[in-house]
Amino acid sequence: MPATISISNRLLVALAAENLDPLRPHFQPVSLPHKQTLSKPGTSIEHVYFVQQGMVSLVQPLENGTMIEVGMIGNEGFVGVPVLLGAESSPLEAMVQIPGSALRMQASAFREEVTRRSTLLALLLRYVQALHIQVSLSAACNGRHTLPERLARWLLTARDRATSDELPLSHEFLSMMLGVRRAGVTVAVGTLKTAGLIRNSHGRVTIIDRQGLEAASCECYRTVRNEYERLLS
Amino acid sequence: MPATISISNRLLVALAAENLDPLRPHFQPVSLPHKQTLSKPGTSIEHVYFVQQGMVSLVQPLENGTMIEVGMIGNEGFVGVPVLLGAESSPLEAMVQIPGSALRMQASAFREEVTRRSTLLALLLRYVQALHIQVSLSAACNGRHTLPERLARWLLTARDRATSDELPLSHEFLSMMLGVRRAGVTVAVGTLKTAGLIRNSHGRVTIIDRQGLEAASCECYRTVRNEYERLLS
DNA sequence: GTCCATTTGTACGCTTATGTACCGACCTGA
DNA sequence: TCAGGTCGGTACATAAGCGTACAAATGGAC
Repeated sequence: MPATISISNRLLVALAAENLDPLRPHFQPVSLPHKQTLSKPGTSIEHVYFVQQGMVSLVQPLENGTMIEVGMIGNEGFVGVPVLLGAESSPLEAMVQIPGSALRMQASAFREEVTRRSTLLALLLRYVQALHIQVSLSAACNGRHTLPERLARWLLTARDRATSDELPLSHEFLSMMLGVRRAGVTVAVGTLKTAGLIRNSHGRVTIIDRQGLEAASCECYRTVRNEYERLLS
Repeated sequence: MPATISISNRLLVALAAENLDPLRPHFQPVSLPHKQTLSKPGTSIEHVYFVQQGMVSLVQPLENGTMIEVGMIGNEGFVGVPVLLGAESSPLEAMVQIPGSALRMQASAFREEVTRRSTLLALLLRYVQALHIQVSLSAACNGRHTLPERLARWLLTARDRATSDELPLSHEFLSMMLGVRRAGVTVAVGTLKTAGLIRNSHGRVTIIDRQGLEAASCECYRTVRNEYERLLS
């Protein structure tokens, strides 16, 4: 481990040195390979992850074997909200969608540090509020908006967390996130492609008109983004 | 105000006297009339409400003038999670669905008490986790389950909070909660009625076969209920 | 008892998305 | 260079839910 780890997680960046430095000894840099599961439904959560690069999806597995995404976490947040809130486990699964890296911390150490430092606690709780709004909007969005709108929203949200216009995603994976058929994604991708907003090849979607994509997306993208800005800046 | 207010909110009941008594002076008993709004999107939240009886819906208003429910709060919880998490406001609206009563507290006093008492904080955070799971499952449910399943889930969840098998609800209101057409609700109610699970007349739905309704509902009802039990008992 | 607003039942054509299936395109590694 | 797996495009019949409209039933106010 280097003497000082470079920090790109925005929660940690927001901390003054006096609040950040005591945490440093607990951090273990880890890479986040594609499709890795960071926490499994119903099992005890061992670590929290402050995402540095890449993107992690919160997904809900369903009894019929399908799954659907309910939230997204990038370098603006951390994986392990249940630990902060006092739960040992959660029915949700955290799965790496876009490969990257994170700073990992033992759940027990995390719990201890947080209860000791109220500034840290306050910051993390504001993040929980932002995530809560994101999940709430997902509920609304899944109920009321069309697939192309939701796809546009998803791509924009992912882009903000991936910090790249090129996203390594197959239609198959997108269909799991959006909770629809793979063939349905192909059609929706087709409409955005025809509109000149994105390009795609095998396992890769590229955003070429961010503005246009925002217009094609439902209001949910903007609402959630504004809420993150409001709460975490 | 009576010398001691009788407490039926389950969060407050779970507190030992030493943690509850300091809160008592802050409580103002209020009634929750049907359709009252407890907090409006985007406006500063003045009070938190520990629900004693009745049920409050968290709804997301959308740009097209419709709305959809993302969460439900009864005597197992409180209205005002954003205050606990450090936000002044939220895009969600809290609206009384089933009339009842609550203990109201100034947001500022609430914030102060909570930061001072870690037992109280820990309890309320576990509730936030349970609510978070409920909202997450709503997102999944809205994306993947059929209307009769979702209606059954909704009725069961409402029943648990109303503590009565007779719910004062019109199809119109149910359609707002479920984010579907009023006529769609009528059809879905019809299928549950034909199956002998519920009865309904003007502005009233009565559950007559709770077990059967649970079988007709999707897994989401059970998942969420189990999570509440796990976290709050 | 009568009136009237609210609530409920039902119908119609239409849109969105489903489930399944098949084939071609692309990419990697031997 | 070729083989084999993954990924993407398309098709077809079907189902779920929509938007709209209209009429019947209900029940509280007078």
